[in-house]
Amino acid sequence: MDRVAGLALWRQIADQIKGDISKDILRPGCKLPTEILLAQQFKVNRHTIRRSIAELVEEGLLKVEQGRGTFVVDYLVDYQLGRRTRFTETVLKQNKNPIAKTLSITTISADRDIAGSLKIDEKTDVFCLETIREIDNRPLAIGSHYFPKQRFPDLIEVFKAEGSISNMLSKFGCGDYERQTTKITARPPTKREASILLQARNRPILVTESINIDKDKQPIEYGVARFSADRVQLVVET
Amino acid sequence: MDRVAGLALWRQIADQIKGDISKDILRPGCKLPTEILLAQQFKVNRHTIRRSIAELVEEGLLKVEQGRGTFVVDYLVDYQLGRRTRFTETVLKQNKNPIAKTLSITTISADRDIAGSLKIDEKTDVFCLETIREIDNRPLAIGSHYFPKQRFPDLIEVFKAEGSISNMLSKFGCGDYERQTTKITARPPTKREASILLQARNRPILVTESINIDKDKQPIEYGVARFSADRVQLVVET
DNA sequence: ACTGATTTGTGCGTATGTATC
DNA sequence: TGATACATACGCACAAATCAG
Repeated sequence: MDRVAGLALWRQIADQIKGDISKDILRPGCKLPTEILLAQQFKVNRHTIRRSIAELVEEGLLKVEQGRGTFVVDYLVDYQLGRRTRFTETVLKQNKNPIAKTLSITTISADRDIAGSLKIDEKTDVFCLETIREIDNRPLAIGSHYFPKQRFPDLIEVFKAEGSISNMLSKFGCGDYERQTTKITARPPTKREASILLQARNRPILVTESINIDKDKQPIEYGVARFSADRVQLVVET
Repeated sequence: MDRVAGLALWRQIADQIKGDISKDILRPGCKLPTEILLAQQFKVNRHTIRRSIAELVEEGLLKVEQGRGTFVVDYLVDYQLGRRTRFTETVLKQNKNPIAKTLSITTISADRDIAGSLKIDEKTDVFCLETIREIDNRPLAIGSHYFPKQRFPDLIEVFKAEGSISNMLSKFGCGDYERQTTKITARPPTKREASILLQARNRPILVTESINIDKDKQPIEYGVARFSADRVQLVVET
């Protein structure tokens, strides 16, 4: 740090932290060292560090949580909930790069929740598609998508050929499916969920249960999505 | 317990627990004794207790959390989010008894969030109304409601006279206010929030930020509500 | 980050009553 | 009557998750 130039110390420090963030040395969501540690590293008083942090908070690059620490702000994605809810479209509009990975495709027997949502009999077969949705290479959500086997008997092949749920449903003539309802709750993540989402066990996840219907109002998909609550904000426009 | 009749032991035990729940001896949200304790009390094997609990979980009366315990399912209120979002109406429809208590009424200077949402200048005065919403005498949510002072100069008097936000807004000629947007996130509660909502620190809260507009599309209220995530489910019908 | 105590989850083996063929 | 299958109940041991310190 240069203690003579016309540039305030705190501003130089702020610029350096800002540089570390843009150079990805400090990644979104990372915890900064404590103010006391930073003060030692930069050989300045803690108040000087606090002035730098205050500046970057004001700029929206850092966030401070009393008793926990100072963090690089994580990607906050607005996830729009509406009739036409499409992950990829929503994310692209925010100039971010969405990716959906497939974890598994299985056939299971419908439990009460699934059967009730899809309006089929309990214990009939449904396909379960597990996906991970990522934005700029950071996991955002885990999705479980249930489809009635009776209606989509060759779903697995079509999905593998098409590569995405939207495209697959188009092939089945349901390109114009709509979101009927979304139920939203929050809870702590399981160990598996936390490890997939790369998040702490004590940070909550947002859970949405949704039903998608075709143009004849028939339910074609029941989906449960588990979002990292620190990285997403659900938005309802009414 | 009668060990001779044609009725299985586990079923008799399940019925007794069910009775305790309906007689309010076991209240919603309460933790049951551990399986081992119940086994001792009923003088049966732990497996027998487990069979009873499994039955009541199936019936939706209990929920089990590994490592934590078995609980009487708590009130799960569906909170509908739409153009006309009104707490009292929503709750009455579900045959429950809503109460709104006022914690405080203060005047503060608008920060960036508040000013941006209400489309007023930063640092102009706003009224802040803090409320607690209860259902059947259990706290459900803490609300912070911000109103521009310029538009509602005598808000405090009118609110005290009317007793509710809806009625107050009616007096101001805004009875037909509508919900424009709702943003939903989740996070752990602060100590204060946990104590007001009577919930554990490690259970998350749902946070909604909403903007209400009058018939001329002017924002008249910016509200932040913090719901106990274990007791509410937000529902979006599209 | 680790520890020990608590609590539920799971699997094994055994025994007995009850219904059916 | 006997054979078989199934539901019920008990005992023990360990795995996995939670929680407080």
